[in-house]
Amino acid sequence: MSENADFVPLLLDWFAQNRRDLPWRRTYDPYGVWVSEIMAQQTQLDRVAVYFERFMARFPSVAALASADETEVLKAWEGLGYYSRARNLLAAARRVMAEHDGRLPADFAALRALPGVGDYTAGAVAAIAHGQDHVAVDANVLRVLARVCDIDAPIKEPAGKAQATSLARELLPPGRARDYGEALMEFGALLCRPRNPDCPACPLAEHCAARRLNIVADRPVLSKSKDITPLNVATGVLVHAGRIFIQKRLPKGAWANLWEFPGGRIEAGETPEQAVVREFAEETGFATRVETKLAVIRHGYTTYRVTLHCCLLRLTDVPETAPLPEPTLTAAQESLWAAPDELSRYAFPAGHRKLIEQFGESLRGRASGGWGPEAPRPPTRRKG
DNA sequence: AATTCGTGGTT
DNA sequence: TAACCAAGAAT
Repeated sequence: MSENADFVPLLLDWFAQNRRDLPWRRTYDPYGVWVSEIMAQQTQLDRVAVYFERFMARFPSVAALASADETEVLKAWEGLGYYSRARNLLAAARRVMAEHDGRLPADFAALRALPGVGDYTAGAVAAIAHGQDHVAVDANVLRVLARVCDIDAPIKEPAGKAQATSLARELLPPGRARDYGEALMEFGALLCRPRNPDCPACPLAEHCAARRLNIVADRPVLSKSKDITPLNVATGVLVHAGRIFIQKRLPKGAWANLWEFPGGRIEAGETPEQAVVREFAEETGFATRVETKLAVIRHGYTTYRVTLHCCLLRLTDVPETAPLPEPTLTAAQESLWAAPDELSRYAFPAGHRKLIEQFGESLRGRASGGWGPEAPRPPTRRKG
């Protein structure tokens, strides 16, 4: 362990030279640090910055956030993923108003008790916002310590995490928790990267056990990866009397409380057109037919790789002048018929948002009744 | 302990 | 391109 004893000053020097200029590093006000840490979970910082600035402009304080509608908070989160983070952040803000007089607590245990705040985030806020001697062990820290200190347990499993966390605490220079925590993470993100770490430029090279043993490629030890299931899904954009049918998803599960176009899995032996008509009937009670196929959108998420077949639907045997019908919802908590321009107000999953962006013009045209059978085609973009 | 929960960038 | 992965938390 002695070879690790004094790499921390070198790490702090490196950070002083390579620290990125990020918006929440301007004042380190606790609310901003908290928001940034929630946004940063499982998300790369460069992608967070834009969302952060927009979020802070709209919800500049705990009080402003606490008094907001969830719909608006989810809209601000649209595209970031893991939407329970946004719902928990709002719930936590309301609890801070009720229980902490509107000021984010500084105490680790009080932070840790807020919804959406785990060990990492509580430590990060305590250290980065308040300068308390706590560690924030994220995936960067796990990787850096696995290499520098040669941790041979699978680093994402409890034993590996425990070793890394213990080391991180031992190495923490008292009074410098903010710089130390940010430095470990920044170092992992910029230099000691997962794939191609820049060992030749590494200021810790002489202290790195993995490098000395020539096993950098074997650290950290990874767990078995899980296979990704391909999934075919059909979704329908139902247009009637100038409006588009959307529904608000249930309050639990994937994309909770976000809006969507109804649809679902394409079963074996089904065409996308058959599936979307069936799903629409199951979820809304509406009898529909496919007018055109709008797009095939591919998007992946952690355990699935989805191919989304998007169809434009019309009500069957209902004249365009008939009033907007009421659905019988089975897979949603609420629904509405939106004017095309209103779709931008609601938070949609990324795949559905892509659909709206690609076909917004076409949908506007169709909704206003001005389109014949040959609607404008999207630019077909095929590689190779 | 193992799953679930998104999305986009990188290699 | 397919696989991997990111300033994790909740269940």
